[in-house]
Amino acid sequence: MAADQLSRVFAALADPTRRDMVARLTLADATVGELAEPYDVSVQAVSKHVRVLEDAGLVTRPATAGRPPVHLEAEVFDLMTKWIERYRQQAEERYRRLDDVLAAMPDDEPGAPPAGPTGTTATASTSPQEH
Amino acid sequence: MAADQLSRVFAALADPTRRDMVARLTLADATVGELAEPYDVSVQAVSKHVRVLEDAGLVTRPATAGRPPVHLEAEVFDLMTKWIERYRQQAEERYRRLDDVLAAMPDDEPGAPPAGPTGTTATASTSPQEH
DNA sequence: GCGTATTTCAACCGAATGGTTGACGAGCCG
DNA sequence: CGGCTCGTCAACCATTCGGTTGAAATACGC
Repeated sequence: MAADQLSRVFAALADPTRRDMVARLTLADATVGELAEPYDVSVQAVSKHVRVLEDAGLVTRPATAGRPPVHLEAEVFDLMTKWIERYRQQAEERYRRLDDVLAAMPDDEPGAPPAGPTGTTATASTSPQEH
Repeated sequence: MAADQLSRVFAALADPTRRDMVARLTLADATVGELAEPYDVSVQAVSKHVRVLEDAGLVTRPATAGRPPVHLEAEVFDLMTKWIERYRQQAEERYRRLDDVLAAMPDDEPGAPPAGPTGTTATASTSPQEH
């Protein structure tokens, strides 16, 4: 699990139980025991889930004095939102362009002109480099 | 992998390679071969990745006539965006309320008043029910 | 129709997940 | 101090995941 944080965040939220925990944590901090209550799994399992959320940076444990409560860190959501928005916009932009192309193309081009013959399609920017 | 779509989408994007593929697909449709090019893994592995993206509904394969190109379905992004936004707003709302509480609380409360004695904290709405 | 390129199917492998049970450490209360 | 509750650590188990190789399909050019 040496993945980048974005991967960890997505992975953490890929589990319905974990997603539900996050949902509940938006309402209030909670102890591990409280978090475990609704699910019929062992407390240890929940502890592991919390650990996963923590590794993803979605959650912190102030651990100040008494019962260390689990606390949501909402900022991390922005990581995902940024990624998603970026590519969604790019996709929409592309569809717009594609519409233009289709509009500019009267009607001809018999059967299969899409994607061009070879090596024209993608492969464009060789390094879409994540970040 | 009988998980709900939201889980599948998150899981699909938890892999950097898959995320990169999605990023490239926002630029143009591509064949499996084209998609495979930049990575030094077998084409079969990429085929599997595409399958995962497809199961998540992030991608379709028109498969009409010629080379079946892989096509991005951007609408699915909304699924995630909705989930994220919903809980982010809830979290922000909560912080706002919490600030109010802190503001209303002069200074007293000696050492450890947080989380209340018992069963007061979370457990509130018993069913945060996902969707 | 044949050959070739592209893609998928199938079996297998190592590592990671999500879960279990059992034991141990840390804080409270009486 | 003794006990209780809470949480984590540890070992173990079944399943899934991402990758490999090899073989079969599928679709195109000629």
